[in-house]
Amino acid sequence: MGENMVIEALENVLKEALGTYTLDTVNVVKANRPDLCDYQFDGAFKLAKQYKKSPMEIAEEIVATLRESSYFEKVEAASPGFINMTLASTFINQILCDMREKSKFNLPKMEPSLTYVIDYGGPNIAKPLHVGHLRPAIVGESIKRIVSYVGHNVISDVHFGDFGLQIGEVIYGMQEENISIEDVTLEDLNRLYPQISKLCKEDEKVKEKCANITKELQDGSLEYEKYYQKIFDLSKKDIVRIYKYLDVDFDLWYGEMDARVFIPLVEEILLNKSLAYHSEGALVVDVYEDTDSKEMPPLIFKKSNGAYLYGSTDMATIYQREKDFQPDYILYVADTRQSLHFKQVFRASTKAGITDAHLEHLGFGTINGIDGKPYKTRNGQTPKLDDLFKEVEELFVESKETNKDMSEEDRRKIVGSILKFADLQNNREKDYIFDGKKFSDVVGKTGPYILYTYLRIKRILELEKYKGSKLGNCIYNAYDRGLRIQLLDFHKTILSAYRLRLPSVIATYIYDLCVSLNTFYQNNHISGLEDIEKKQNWLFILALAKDMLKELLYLLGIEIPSMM
RNA sequence: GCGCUCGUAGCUCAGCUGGAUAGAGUGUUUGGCUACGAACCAAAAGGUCAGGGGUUCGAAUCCCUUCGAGCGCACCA
Repeated sequence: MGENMVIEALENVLKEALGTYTLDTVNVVKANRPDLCDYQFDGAFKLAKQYKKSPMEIAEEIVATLRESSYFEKVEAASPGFINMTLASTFINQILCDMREKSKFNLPKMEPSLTYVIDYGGPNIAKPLHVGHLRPAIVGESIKRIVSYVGHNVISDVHFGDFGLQIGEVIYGMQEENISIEDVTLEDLNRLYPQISKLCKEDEKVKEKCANITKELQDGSLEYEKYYQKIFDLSKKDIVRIYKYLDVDFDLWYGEMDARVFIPLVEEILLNKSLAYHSEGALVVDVYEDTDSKEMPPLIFKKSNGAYLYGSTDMATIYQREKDFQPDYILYVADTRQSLHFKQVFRASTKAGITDAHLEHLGFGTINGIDGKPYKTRNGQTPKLDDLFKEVEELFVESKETNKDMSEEDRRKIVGSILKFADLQNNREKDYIFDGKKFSDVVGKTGPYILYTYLRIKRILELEKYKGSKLGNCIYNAYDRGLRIQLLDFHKTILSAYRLRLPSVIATYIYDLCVSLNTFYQNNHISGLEDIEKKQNWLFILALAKDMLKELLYLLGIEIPSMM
């Protein structure tokens, strides 16, 4: 069999079976009535219109041909025109064998291999990581792993927010309070930023001072550069530590400042191509297109005081990435609220011709409190990630007597699994309610459930000292069959998660797979089996499932503890 | 005002390009450990998919409309 995937194989055999009928796309899907069959094909409805026959009649004709295929145990036409396919055991087992033998479970290779730059929507160095940074880190890390897994070359960049007004505000605060560069601490930074930021909104003069400091820093003031460097070092150290806790890593730890030198180059291109012009004292780029149904404000490239902005560094960064990597895609994992900004930057960059990469903004929703408003603690602060980790860990330790004996490392991994699985099972683009309870659950659809399932399967294989075997042609009961059918969905899941850039697709699959595994586990007892062949076959399936689960967890960025 | 996103079980959410009887978790009620880990499994109950109209053989999904929520719209990021 030439196909890697079930769906592909079924679609090919269906294309054959269509005979004289033609259909632009032959689409086989997993049955939504598992009580009736494994896979279904609904093309007869479309053909009915085209050929002016009843769907049932057409379905019957196709089914007649399909019956010749060895893939099926049963194929039938069901009123009013569905084609229901039940796979033959030999076919299922053949695919499972291929999955076990080939690398990446025989996932089709993505051709050609492309270069992706992934930007996780970097943290602002003027403030500590808070719960708002959890999503881009978790989602970005997972997307990075998925894109890489299907065979692309991926470069990830943390892209610190270190260039804008926030730095000027912190420096202003340090000066006002006479805090020296030598003595400044992380706590000072964490306090100063919100404090001065608030002040700026109340007092125009303070805002102007901060803006001027920012401008001078951008222009290369050596004095402010020293401040900047200290602020950057302090923050980076802390940010790295927290990402490490989450097992989130980057190839590049660049910031906006690293793109600074390219801003004049981009500006020159914009001016040479007459794309930028002065408006109300600022240098702006029109990004309006005729097809726009709404007003599209221009991108502001340079402020009237001469300072540059988010959009300028973003364009400069695109320039830099083009120069360094010639990417085919640049993905930005950032809040959906920035969608207008990215649209402006993407259009301006394309017009300027500084890149020919596909630019995608992968938006994610806001984390809200139970009241539906952006999450805050009682005293009005956004909770820090450190505190969240600590809280979740305490709740986990309390949830079971023996948990306090676990190693620090295992506890960290489990806390990570709780946070990541809770986040990744949601659709990335939607806002979601941050409920403390949600992040303390260890039963039900949670990270610990997945890990528990994995560890229990692993334990059987260890106890049985399973070293590998051939897979026979039998499927022994419904629980067994359910599990095998579930395993077949691996490829479709990965490719769909990749195409949609949605880790939630994988999270859903992992959960379904674990449910199948637990059902199997609960109903089929292996250790006492006298039928050696049956035992070996089941161990084969469990070993395949275990390895697959491990790979899938990796794609979500979830680490596996030694025990729990 | 203009635009974007959304409204699915008491609560938190899945539901990919339209398909058959709407899916989980949690909560509620109940059954299962002298067998590989009960952080598990099994069962019951719970819905006018915000309301209305339309397209279609078929709509939670596509179109229109009303109501409701969130967000964004020139020198913050």
